[in-house]
Amino acid sequence: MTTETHGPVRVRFAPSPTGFLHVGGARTAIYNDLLRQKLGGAFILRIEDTDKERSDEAMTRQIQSALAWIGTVWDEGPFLQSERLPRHHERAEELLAAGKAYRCFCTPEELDAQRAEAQKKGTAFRYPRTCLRLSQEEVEARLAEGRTFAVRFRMPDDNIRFKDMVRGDMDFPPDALDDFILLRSDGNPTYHMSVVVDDIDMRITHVIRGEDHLSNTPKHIPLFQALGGEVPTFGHLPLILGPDKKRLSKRYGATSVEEFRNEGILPQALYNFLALLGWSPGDDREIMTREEMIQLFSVDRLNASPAVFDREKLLWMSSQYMARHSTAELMPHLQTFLEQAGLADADPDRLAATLELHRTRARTLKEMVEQVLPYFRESLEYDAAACAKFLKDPALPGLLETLRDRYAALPEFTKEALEAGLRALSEERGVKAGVLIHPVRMALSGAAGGPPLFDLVEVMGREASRRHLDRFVAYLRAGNAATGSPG
RNA sequence: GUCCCCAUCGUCUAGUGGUUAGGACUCUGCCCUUUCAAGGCAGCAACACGGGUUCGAAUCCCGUUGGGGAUACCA
Repeated sequence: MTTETHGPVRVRFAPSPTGFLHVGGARTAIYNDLLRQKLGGAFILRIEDTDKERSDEAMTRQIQSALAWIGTVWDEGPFLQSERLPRHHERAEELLAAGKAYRCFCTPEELDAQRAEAQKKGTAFRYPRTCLRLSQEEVEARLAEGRTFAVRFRMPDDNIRFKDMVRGDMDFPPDALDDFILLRSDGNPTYHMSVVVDDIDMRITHVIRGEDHLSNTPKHIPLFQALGGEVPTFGHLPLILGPDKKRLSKRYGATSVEEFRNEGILPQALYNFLALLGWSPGDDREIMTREEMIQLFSVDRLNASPAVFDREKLLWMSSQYMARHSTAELMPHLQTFLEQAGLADADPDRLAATLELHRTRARTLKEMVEQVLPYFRESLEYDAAACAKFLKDPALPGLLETLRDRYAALPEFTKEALEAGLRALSEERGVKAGVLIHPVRMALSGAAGGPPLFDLVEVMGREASRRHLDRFVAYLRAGNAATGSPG
């Protein structure tokens, strides 16, 4: 918005390990990454795993791997928030001793009833500070009875104001906030307590997080102050929406970084795409390397309005990235797809050559491998609809046999020689080159479209080409017989 | 319900009082071409609505509508 930001900064990304890394989270991590790289400082990765029932160690590893895969770089961590619980507890005790927090003996049942009441009256529920008014003696008496208590933060009575990096001036009146809980009655710190203590201890200067935290910020700011910490600069990112303008959900396909990885999206493409979902460099540039984005990045250009996730555009961007990288560069990313397709042991040169032919014809790595698979098959399925026109020409099988024989006899099996051979034959027989070209493509690939024919034949090789032409001629003849075309 | 946020082509966006409202994805057409892609060119398509402020509003203010978020002893 209008926030001047200059480095160095200490930023953090703090996911809770309750599932795969969501693209929304990935985008948050990307903006933190860009800001850190732009201004210097440190990016801290912190895993907020204090909700043990929902947290999973495997997910923690998964999130790290997803972050590393898209290309974000963190300098410190991962720190596990669960390991810092004693520290959070200790700081809460300090607040209690200093009178900045107080014990609350109200039971959840009582509070629920009060909440329901407020709901019925159509007003916002705010903790009525029942226990703040307890005298020292009353507190002692309850403690003596052995009653359990939660610890609540004593919120200040003034408006909470701050300048959000993406939304500008924010102002929350005191009646919108209440004395939230710091320590649960089982003694465990709540999320609010943990984040603020961690952000202070980790000397965080800038917090970029999702909009779902916007209403937490006016709680966190006074807590930072009460704990004697520097209040970081906040920026709240709008959520990523699905085509239905609701929060992006599984309903419309992949939502996690992991899934896009499995679909064969190049990590650089996903990084680029996500970075552009809520930020733009200000000019018309779209395809940018991380380095370029770091150069161009500015929190001032972060958008405040939510963006719809457009799968088509991601696919387009993915294809752009494949077109701009050599097959050799793509190879490491292709590995798992090659294994899945059973091509892990294929001849490397031949594999590279076929992949090269399809690099600009596929939108994902997975598609690229699928397109290349027929080159390694003994026999092919022919696209029957596209074959229909070849079946009608009784001269074609003979022509293809002649071509097959000439190709087999070629001294040099190069695309130049192959093209010369085919064109010579077409001229001799007085047919257009296309009459031969299309059936040959079908014979070798099973498809009506694809790479330039002579590249295709060369890569296919002498032996395989011969075999495929044989099979296709047989297929055509069988087809003619089947349709019972009269002599 | 209450509080908060958001609003330019279908989608991502540029635009910060005066523009023929620009670019990208998608779609359509043409060129290139042995096909499919890629690439090039062209086209379709937007300031949610209503009031102000102003000589002049996509841009500033107020409403309405629509969408989203938050309303926990979850994170």
